[in-house]
Amino acid sequence: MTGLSDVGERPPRDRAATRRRLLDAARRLFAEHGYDHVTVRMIAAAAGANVALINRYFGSKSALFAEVLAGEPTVRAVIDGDAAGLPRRLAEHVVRQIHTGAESPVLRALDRSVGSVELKPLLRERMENAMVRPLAARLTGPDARVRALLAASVLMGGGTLRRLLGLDDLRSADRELLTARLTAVFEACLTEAPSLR
Amino acid sequence: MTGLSDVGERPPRDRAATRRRLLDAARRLFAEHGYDHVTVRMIAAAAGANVALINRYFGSKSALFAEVLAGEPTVRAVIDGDAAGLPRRLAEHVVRQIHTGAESPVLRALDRSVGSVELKPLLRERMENAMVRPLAARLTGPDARVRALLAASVLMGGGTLRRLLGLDDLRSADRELLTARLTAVFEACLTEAPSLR
DNA sequence: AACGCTAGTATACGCTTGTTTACATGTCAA
DNA sequence: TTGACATGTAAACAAGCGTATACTAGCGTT
Repeated sequence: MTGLSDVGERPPRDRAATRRRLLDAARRLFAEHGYDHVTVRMIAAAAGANVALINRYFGSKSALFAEVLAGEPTVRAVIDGDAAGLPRRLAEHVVRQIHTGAESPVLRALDRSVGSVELKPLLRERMENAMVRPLAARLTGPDARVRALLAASVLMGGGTLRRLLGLDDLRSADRELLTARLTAVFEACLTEAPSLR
Repeated sequence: MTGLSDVGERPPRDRAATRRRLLDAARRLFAEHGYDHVTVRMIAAAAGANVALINRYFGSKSALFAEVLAGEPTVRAVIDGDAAGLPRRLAEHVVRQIHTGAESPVLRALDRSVGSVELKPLLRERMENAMVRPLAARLTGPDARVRALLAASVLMGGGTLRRLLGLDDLRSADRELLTARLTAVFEACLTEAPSLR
């Protein structure tokens, strides 16, 4: 057992490459299982590297997680753009994730790692800066932050539930209908003046 | 150090009472920190009981969690009732939780415990039986299950995000307006035929 | 008063965790 | 070729985990 498992030919003794492999393995594993259920030994094995190198190259497990987090794309691209099409874009984003299974690893890691005390400030800051604040910035009218929080809730909640129950049901649903429904949901979240009832 | 911490006078050698204290402590701790971050020693300390009693009375940590789960009230009371008022009732339910802070421990435990492999079937079954299925049963028309899943997502997502970001923003929001907005959200989730756009 | 049963205790077991240490090995300049 | 340094390895570390075991102490029955 040399420690190689996933990886084929690789140039020996390449610091940068090894670091990258560790980072990639960490990203994948954190996304799938969450922070707590991934051990440094799992990461090392998946990267075909030695456990000690994680601490050598990243300092600690949580520092590695932080670097994974920092490297992940945000939903900024979806949020930016004309405010009118925002609900529709958010809906399409969710539907796309459902169908491709390419849900953002950072989101998947997020809701599986909320319990960790050491990670909470990190995750909090990330959610705030990458989702809530930019979303609120695009909204006019009162309660912009509340509405942004609502929309962010929907974005988060889908992940948790989908992973718990499986996404087969949602996948098999009519795609255009689902997008329309989600658009309505996000509109209800974000609209300036909901009709009181 | 006698092991008492939280608990005042208690009748000595009372099996039923000790069991109940352990169950209560477990419910509170699981709800606050999630399954993984609660140790049996924490539970025992909070209950003013000995660690070994957990295994004696419940068999194992996960069996204790299962019993906590089984004892928790579900959202059935909110779901049951006339179908027309369902979105409004769900919205009021969420707003009530925000304002009282009395969010269901089971929900709080849920999204903090999704990562645990041993718990997944348990949680999955719970979500399915206590939320998705009864919700879908109240809906008419096609895609009932998809719509129920959507509503359940919103219910789940709020918890995760709220805990991550704090609920002060939502608390300070106008209560009636928030309810109206959430009603619209749930209507968008549950309505039979969303307008295509 | 002595027994037996049971609630409760103290402690140890085996294992896993993140991290650190001591060492081996490959690479390159001198 | 040799020495220095960077890279990777194996093993050990201390701490924490869930669980099991051997024990003590209280209570009711006889």
